[in-house]
Amino acid sequence: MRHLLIYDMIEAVHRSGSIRKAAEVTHITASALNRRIQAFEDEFGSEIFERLPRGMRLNPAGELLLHHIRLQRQDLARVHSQVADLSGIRRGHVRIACSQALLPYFLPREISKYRAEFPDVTFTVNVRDRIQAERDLVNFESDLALVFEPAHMVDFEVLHAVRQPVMAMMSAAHPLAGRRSLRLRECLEYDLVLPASQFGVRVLLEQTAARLGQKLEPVLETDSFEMLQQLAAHGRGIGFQILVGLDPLARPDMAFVPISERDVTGGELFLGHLKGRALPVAALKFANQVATALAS
Amino acid sequence: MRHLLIYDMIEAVHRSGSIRKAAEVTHITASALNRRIQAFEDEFGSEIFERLPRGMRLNPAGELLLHHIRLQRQDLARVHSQVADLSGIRRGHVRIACSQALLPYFLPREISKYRAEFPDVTFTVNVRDRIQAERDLVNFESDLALVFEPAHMVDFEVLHAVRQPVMAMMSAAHPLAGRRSLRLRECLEYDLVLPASQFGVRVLLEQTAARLGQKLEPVLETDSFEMLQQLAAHGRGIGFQILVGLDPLARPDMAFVPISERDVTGGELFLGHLKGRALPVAALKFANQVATALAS
DNA sequence: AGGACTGCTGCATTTTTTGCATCGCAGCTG
DNA sequence: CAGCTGCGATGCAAAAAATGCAGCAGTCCT
Repeated sequence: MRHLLIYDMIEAVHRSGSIRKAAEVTHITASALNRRIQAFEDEFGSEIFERLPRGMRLNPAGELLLHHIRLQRQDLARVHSQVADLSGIRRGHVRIACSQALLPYFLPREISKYRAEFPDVTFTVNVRDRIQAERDLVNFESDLALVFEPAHMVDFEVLHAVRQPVMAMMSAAHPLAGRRSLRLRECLEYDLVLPASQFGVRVLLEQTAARLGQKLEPVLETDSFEMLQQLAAHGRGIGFQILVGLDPLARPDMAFVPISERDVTGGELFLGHLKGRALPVAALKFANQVATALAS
Repeated sequence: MRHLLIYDMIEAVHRSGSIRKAAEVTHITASALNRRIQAFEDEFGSEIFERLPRGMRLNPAGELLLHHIRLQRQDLARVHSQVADLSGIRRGHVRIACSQALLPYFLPREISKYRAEFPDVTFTVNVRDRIQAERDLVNFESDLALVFEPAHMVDFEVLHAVRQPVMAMMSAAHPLAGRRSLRLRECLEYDLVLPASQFGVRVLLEQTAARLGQKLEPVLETDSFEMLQQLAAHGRGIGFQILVGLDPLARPDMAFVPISERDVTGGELFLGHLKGRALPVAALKFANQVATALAS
């Protein structure tokens, strides 16, 4: 879109911090870029950059404009996707911010299923904790968020929510392996392998422990669920993960036992997008598919 | 905004129905305009107009694009107004679609009050029935709607709602003039002067009459409340209007008596805007002022 | 059949944008 | 304090893009 090039230039200057650096990215001379910025500010009616001795920085007006630019670009993408849909073609790109639990099994499965039907749709998946996921949405850097226990904020519109039991995971040889359900206090007698504190599961477990007047003292704390699972599988410890992040069939060497609902309350997985935003067709359809999958 | 000129051109062609006519409006040659449209379709990736022997018409893709254009333009206006606000200036333009009842007293008063504080804000007020008002919002032709009994639709976001009694109005010498409240059936014994059927008051009265097993047989039906009021003042008939459309002090020659709540149910005045739309600062502040005024 | 529309296009002209070289300014460095 | 570096701004000529003019082919209506 030639007529929107000026927006790219503004963003480039914003990101690069100076016209001269942005000029390289934009494949244009610094002087030409400079004059386009000036011309834009002229007709926009106010400056959008502060001129500092070391470069350019967006002023408050520029920040407002930047948000408009992103909104506008995203809406144009939606139009494009809808137009493509008119001709029966579905192409496009879906950007998802999601909790790590969705990565090993759930999301790959859903994406494959979707792409089997619409091979021209591409995906970006970013691991985000619940705070970051929502920030991504606000900055138009993701279309969808799929997070466990989002920090409920005003700009998040929930498309689907589903309760997720917290599962204890352990070696198949573990003393507790045969149980159908566990209380948290039973787990506390074994080594604990816990996700790092920014994860929803950890937050829930901490809350429960606090209610029991206990303190969780993990032998290992990690932000990698992969490591968590491996440690639980091969050591004598107990790890935790929500249901959707597990696939018992894939790990016959392990046992997965739900923590009693009486212990861990809350615990929902949320699918949503930015409030008031119209999603591109591809993202919308994918969201519907995910919602259906979550419901079953 | 020079870089958005192409959008103006597209809209001009859409409205004019042909390139040659649009060329006059755009102050450009038909050939130049033609080539700009073609260039745009080229980079947009698909045609947006159907070429008919008698001119151009938007195709479905064009309709989608047009909506984006309007959204985009409106959001840019919001940014502009917010930027102006940053410098302490409040300027801008507020477009209101409202029921006729608001015209004689309420809106002029509110607009004057607002402009006393912010003289650089201008207004457009369009009389619209409840259907048209909402269509205006969808087409981004109004920022706010203030209507009696809107035909509730999905795209309408209510900012404020307030119950409005239906008032019977009559000459001060009328037999019913001294009453504190009236039942509708009492009114039916006199000449009825009714607003036309697209108005909310009329709809409510018809519903009530139907419930009573009666039929309203007006001696006069008009879409002008001015005429309604004059007829009620000088004849022996009874007219109807909602409370906000009246000012007893301005008409000492008339009497205004509320119809009993038991007769006329519903009857709310709604202030709202298009769902999911971010209003310009001026419109937002004005909406707040109106909401406050309605609440008192 | 002819007139009045339509959108489209080749070519010369005008307007706009770009690149280059250069200026002045501010901060950093030794 | 001098010297260096990186910054944005600007004058001027060259390159690129947009425009206007004139004319084409097609459709519709009388």
